[in-house]
Amino acid sequence: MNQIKNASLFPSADHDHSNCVVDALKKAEQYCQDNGLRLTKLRHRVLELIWANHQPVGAYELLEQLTREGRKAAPPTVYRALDFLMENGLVHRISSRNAYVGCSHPDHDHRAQFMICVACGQAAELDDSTIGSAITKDARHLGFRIEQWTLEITGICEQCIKKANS
Amino acid sequence: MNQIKNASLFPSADHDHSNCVVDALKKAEQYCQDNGLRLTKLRHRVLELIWANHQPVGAYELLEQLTREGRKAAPPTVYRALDFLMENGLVHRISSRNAYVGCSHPDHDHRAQFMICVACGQAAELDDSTIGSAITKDARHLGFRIEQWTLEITGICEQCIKKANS
DNA sequence: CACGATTTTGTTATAATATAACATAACAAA
DNA sequence: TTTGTTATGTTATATTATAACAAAATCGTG
Repeated sequence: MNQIKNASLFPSADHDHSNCVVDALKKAEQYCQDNGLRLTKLRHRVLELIWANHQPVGAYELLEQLTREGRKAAPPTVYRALDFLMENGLVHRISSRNAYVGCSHPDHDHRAQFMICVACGQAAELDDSTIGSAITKDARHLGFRIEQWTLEITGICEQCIKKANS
Repeated sequence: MNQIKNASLFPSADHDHSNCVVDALKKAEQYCQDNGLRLTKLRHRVLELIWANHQPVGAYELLEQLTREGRKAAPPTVYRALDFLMENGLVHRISSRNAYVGCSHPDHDHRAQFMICVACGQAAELDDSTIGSAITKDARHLGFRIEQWTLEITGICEQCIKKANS
């Protein structure tokens, strides 16, 4: 596993999560500014809500939070924000769970690889170039033109294994 | 890409598909017999319908077909059959499309890797051990205990690229 | 075969996830 | 400020999946 992004790999329960949030939002703002994208209040808030933790969050859960905050929101409100965020690499969809998780390196042209813990629900984003190049090679072999991919690995993370054994 | 299962790699439009079906059903019957599993009429028929082609099929599409055949069927009818088939490795779920596709080597303890053509809708199942071992290695590195994974690569297959260029 | 236990299927209802379609509002550029 | 464009509001509905309980089929055993 080369090039791993340690920041997003199963952060410990006691890590300073406000850092993650601030960081992600700052990067997103910068990225949008640089690319002439409109990170509106709504989109900004949705991104912030997604970054509330490292667990992929469902669209309707986001909707509920927006509503609780007094905003007029309906499913399209959320889905449109999610679409924007996904199109611009700020968020990933975890399709095995119908849920969405923040991406910490939007400008990096990567394809997603996730390990998802079924115990604590946290998702860690990998960036293993071995996997990437194996896939690319296979595709070339088959004459297949890749548009995108998702790799979702589910199981139990180290912390949860330890917790279970103690 | 070692160990590739050529049988299931984007079969050409003119391949003798009845072979695929007969083969898959025979294997499934054998597998169930050997393992004391009940491949009931319903399950058998659902599996057959899934094998009607190499495109992942949705649950409600299956339901519609069962209904058209005069069977009393409701969503649970289909989902239960699908659950059985998936539990026993006879079918894979393509979660990026909420659809289901037949597996041609149920007895082989593999993890799914698919290339899915957005043009023709066909799904090809790979078995690239490089990918598998890279994932396993990453997991070991992180102390992550893998339960299962899915890799879904979408793009355009060779035949569809050719078709588009002609 | 007859019995009870187990598994499978039928049935009704509803939950959870996502999009269509059109109206209004906010914004950007000239 | 007008005009075109993009974003959001709003209502309705489509799509995918499960819960809960009843009836039927199947299986092993006496």
